[in-house]
Amino acid sequence: MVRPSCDKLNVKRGHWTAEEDAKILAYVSKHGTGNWTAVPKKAGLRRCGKSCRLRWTNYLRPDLKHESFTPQEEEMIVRLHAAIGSRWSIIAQQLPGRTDNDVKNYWNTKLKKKLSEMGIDPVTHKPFSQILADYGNIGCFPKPETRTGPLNRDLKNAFMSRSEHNYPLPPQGFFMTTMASPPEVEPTQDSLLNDYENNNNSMDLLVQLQAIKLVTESSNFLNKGTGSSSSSSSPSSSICSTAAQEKSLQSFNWRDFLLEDAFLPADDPQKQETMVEFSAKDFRNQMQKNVIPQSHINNETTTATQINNGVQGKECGVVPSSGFLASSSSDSSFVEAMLDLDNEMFLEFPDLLEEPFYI
DNA sequence: AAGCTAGACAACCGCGTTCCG
DNA sequence: TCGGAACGCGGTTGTCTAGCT
Repeated sequence: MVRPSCDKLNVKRGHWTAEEDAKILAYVSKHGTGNWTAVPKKAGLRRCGKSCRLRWTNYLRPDLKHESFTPQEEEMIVRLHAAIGSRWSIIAQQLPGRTDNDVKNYWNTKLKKKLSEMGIDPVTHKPFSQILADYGNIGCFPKPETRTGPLNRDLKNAFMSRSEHNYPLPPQGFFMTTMASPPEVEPTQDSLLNDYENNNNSMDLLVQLQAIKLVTESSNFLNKGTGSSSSSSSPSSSICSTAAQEKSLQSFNWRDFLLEDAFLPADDPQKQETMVEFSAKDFRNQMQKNVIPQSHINNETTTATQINNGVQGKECGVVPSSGFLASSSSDSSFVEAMLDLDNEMFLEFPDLLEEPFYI
């Protein structure tokens, strides 16, 4: 649609002055927000209405925080980005006082860089070494027509059941149960989103968003004709799992911040079924891990030491399923703690140090 | 002191979606 | 149902500032 852009309306651009801010604040306090196109005229500003709205939503809103991000917020951003990607507005909704622009900028300037320094691809949340390994396995894909389909069907069944029951969170055994009784109607992204509107629960939202992501990425992957339930390297990380990843679920592990990507055995149907069972459990666990309870966020006593203990398996069953608890009382940020864990990882898997990777 | 560079973040742009007459 | 206006979102660009040479 063609509409007059701001640059054709002889409007002022660039940074806002205190005087302009005062005009916006005065206008909003008197009339409230809404109909931003009328705001410049009514407030006596030579600005585009869109620009006024942005200034208000990103800077002037009274509920905004202007201090730097806390380790807990960093953790939340990383987890949510791993779960749903760059849906900044959704991520920002989980961080009171932060805007999507704040989160996006913080990700682009700080977190992305830090993850890269840790050897983790900020896009896929996988170690660079694994990406390269996956790259080498691409040639192993079977032909698309060999796909039997249970993986995708089971995933959809799980989504459907969640939608029917409107669970705040997938209950224990949820995915296993739903796989036993496949529904007849497949859910769509729309139905999932509509469901969210009826039950505005952030946990629920994340479950659904991950489901959407998984469905989207699975279908994209399959549509490209390169995927197979038996050996695909699907980006829908949580679908597939390995025994090692199952083990890692028992306590915090640096891997919690990676999107796992496993290869199902291509030649053994029995193994495939087993792997699909793992995938369902893994998916449920991933949901629980990727959504951080408020009590977790408020925890201000846990330190990086505890995290390390978790990695070493000393805290199995004690560390919450959501895993990492960053300290807000020390200077060490979440990412710094992750760097420590990264070092531990290399101690645990010295082979990784011997594998050069190129970016 | 001047010039350069990188980091941080505010602001803009274009496009998709929603609303409404 | 349709079309235009408004809104929302994610990606990108612009600007400012601190640090370095």
